[in-house]
Amino acid sequence: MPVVNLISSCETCTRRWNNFQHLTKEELNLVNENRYEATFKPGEIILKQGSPTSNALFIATGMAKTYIEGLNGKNFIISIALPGRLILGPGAYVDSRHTYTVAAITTVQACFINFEIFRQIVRVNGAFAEGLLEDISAKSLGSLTRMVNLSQKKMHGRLADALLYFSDVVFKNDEYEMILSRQELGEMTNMAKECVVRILKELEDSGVIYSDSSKIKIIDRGKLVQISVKG
Amino acid sequence: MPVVNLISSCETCTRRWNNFQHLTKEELNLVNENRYEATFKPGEIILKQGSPTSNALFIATGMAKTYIEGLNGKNFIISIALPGRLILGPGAYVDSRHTYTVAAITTVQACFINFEIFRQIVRVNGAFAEGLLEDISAKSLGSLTRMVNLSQKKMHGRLADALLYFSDVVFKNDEYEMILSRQELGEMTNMAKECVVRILKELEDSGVIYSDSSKIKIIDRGKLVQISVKG
DNA sequence: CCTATTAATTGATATATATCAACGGGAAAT
DNA sequence: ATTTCCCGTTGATATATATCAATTAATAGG
Repeated sequence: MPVVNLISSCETCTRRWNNFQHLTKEELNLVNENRYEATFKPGEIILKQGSPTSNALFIATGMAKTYIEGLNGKNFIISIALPGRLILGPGAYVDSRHTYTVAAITTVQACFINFEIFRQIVRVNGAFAEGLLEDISAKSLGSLTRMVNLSQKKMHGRLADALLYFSDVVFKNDEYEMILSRQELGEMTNMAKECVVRILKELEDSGVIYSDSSKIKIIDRGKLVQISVKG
Repeated sequence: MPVVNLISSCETCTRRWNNFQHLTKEELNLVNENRYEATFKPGEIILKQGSPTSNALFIATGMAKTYIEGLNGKNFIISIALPGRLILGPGAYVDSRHTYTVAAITTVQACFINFEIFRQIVRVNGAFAEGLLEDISAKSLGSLTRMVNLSQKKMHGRLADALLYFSDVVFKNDEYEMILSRQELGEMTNMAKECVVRILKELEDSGVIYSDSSKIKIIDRGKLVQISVKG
């Protein structure tokens, strides 16, 4: 069976990375000729931590989780990978290895772009390089902020941060389907799954959110933000 | 009193950033003409978190600590700033603000380089841009690794990590002066200062290190690494 | 050199958080 | 329809770690 590309070309792609706007027509063509698509079912691994960074990844449709496989088989969820965002760990420019694993949560249409081509364009196109620097810097800043938050906030604050992340970044809505299990929510906030359950319940009992197993609704955003900020 | 530059020029500077090797003679001259030096006494702030990133910083001699001023006045020490390394937080390419504060620990001879000039050279010199990408990526990878370690290791492992950092990165020696106070060591490992004291003592009692207030000597490196890895 | 502060240390206690064990429900497989 | 298994949930308990209070050691200013 031939591989069918669902996206006809980068030029017309509506979900392409913003930074591609800095490419010349020739460069964009080069990218387009060195990409391939693949579809992943929920749970399937798209990129594996430690494997060579042969490609940069973009998601055309669907959602994935990115996570570091840490000590004693414990995972640490970094982020939810979304359409339009570059998914490329810092290892690409350090040890040429993927820094984290990316696994599909929903069905995912993925677009892989040859990293050597990508890197070559970075070398010759200053504006594109600067866009990449901005992207990597934003992620790095996010890691630092997150590290401080994880260290200095107590469980309530950390969980509030996660709930706000889903609302503000992932779904851009105060009401959403919680696509992570309680276990995974714990892997994101450094909490045991039982604690996630208990604190979600507390937040519901105090009228801050509505929560059933799969749905979250932020009822009192002000209070949730306050819990997030106060730690 | 005229400002006296202790370093006559970037071209002959023995402690300059490796990545400057990718600059042309003209670019290096441009950098040299847009830098200035200053001397800081122990405790003085060299760069303040939140202030505009008008300059990239290098340290010619001495050591500084870089830290984020977090919640409730609690600091989080990111790293020890050393000669020859670029000191530029990710905020430079995100919100044009310094991400962390840098404060002198010893007397520090600092070299500031105009960030706009720096940025302009990044745009036109691909090899230099790639060097910067590698530098920022290495720091980002370090943050991610550290975040996982802080989250998943217990106090013994975290403190072992810090002791090995000083030995492997800062002093490149198994014996060194501990330039941070117990309080600061806690700000680096996310521990209360009392716990730092207790665990240092435990490590000494079990023959892993020698420690007096100001000196640390790693006696059984194998065991210390094991404590670090086991968490 | 002496005094005022700050840092290090110690023991006792409080708190946050993880772990354990048990149970119920729903989804998927047979 | 029935079984299996994983997830969510709950309560009880264990553990790691922070905080508090008090004392001693070290350091800097006068």
